[in-house]
Amino acid sequence: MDINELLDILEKTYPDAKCELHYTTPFELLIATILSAQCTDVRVNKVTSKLFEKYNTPKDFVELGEERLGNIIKSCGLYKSKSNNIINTSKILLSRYFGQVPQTLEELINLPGVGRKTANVVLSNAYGVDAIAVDTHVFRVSNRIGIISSKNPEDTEFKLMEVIPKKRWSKAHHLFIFHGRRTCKSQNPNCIDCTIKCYCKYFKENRGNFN
DNA sequence: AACTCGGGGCA
DNA sequence: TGCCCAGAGTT
Repeated sequence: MDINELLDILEKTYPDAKCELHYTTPFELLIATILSAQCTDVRVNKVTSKLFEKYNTPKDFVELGEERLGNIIKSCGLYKSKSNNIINTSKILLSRYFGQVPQTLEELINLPGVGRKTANVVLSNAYGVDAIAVDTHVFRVSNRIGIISSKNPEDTEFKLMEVIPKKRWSKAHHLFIFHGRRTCKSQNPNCIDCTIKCYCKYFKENRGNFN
């Protein structure tokens, strides 16, 4: 399979594929990405557009405090633990990083509430680092196409970096997410209208079910 | 690798 | 009600 050909087709299919989280600084992207876990980006944007009107820095968030932050973001799921993590992360950014968001994967994933996925989103979108963030969509789409056969998101990340040219890592992440949300859905994927089905192992194996 | 956590929205 | 959503942390 030619991965570049596949990505070319996805770029034509989803010309607007990009990060849809609302932010203007690395710190804001970090907060928005932490909030986006198990929560739709539409709902996250609703919360952050209000939140970032008044609060933009780690200092602002520490002063805001866990309790009030929890109230503000309660319209987005998981607010208790997320609020706690966001305040603790803000404190660490203040005490260890002069209020800045670090630019290495290792430093980022040591922040509370930040895993590989969130760290890679921040690195690739805010700092222009070549990285692939593996979320549920990227994981599912990669498995269905047949690029990977692992159950481990970290293995998936390394395999994708091996197969996809470095310059396209970040773009591939967004293309797979758009494809996963709009077409290659976890339930009832729309294989008939899929523009890359000729490359897809899942489609080949289930071809009989689509006629 | 396999849980658990967590809340709003929609069927 | 039951299931899903641009995961992380713990066991």
